[in-house]
Amino acid sequence: MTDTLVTVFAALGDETRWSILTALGEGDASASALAGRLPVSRQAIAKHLAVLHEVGLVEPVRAGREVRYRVVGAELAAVARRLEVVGVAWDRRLAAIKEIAEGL
Amino acid sequence: MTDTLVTVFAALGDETRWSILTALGEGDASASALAGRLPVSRQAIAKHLAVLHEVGLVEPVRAGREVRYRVVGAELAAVARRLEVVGVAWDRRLAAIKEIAEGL
DNA sequence: CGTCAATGCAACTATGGGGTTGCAGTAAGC
DNA sequence: GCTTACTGCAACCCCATAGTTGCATTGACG
Repeated sequence: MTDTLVTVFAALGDETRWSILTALGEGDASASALAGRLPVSRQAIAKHLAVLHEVGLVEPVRAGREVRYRVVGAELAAVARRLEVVGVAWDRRLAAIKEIAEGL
Repeated sequence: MTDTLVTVFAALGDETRWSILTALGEGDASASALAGRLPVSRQAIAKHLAVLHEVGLVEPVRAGREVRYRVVGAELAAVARRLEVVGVAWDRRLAAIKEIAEGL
């Protein structure tokens, strides 16, 4: 269960990839276009896009000779939901311990 | 805004750290105790705990001569909420584009 | 006080991955 | 058809970091 989750987090744990994601958040773009406004080479961006695509955070769309990428917000929301479940479970355990400690 | 978020994801993007977090999810434990049931050395776990502590996912509690760690579910939930906001925003943009494309 | 078990600190290794450059392939447009 | 611009692949560099071992330190407890 958590194996895909970890890879998604690993994908999100990089500044450059967040730059790419937020840039795509303002509109679809190709690797070359992104290379124009980010301080890294096109190939570096292409690698990042491949990583993001593998975890489902981004989707390639062929448009003629260029490949535009679209950000997939639904995937982020899904991850968020799974995260919240885990976090709440941990806090519930803490709350339970607290009650026991207070002799309730 | 996203700078802390990225570091949290970087912290979560590691299998061993997830093992530690899930182990702590079942009950507080010290670095030595965790080293007992995980296939890595105590020092490696200590480093991971330091990382997790820096991003607020875990909290040290001195208990005599040992230091037990408690997982902080609230932090995870907070991250989840921030994530969901971003994801929903991206999807709203997509929905808006779709409406425009459909000439609505 | 002496022993034992736990933590903390430091040096070291090595693998992964972010970044680069270079070149080949491929599709638009004149 | 030729040129141009974008993508794809491959080899390479380098730094961050996950992991190790070794030793010093500190607090419990008989």
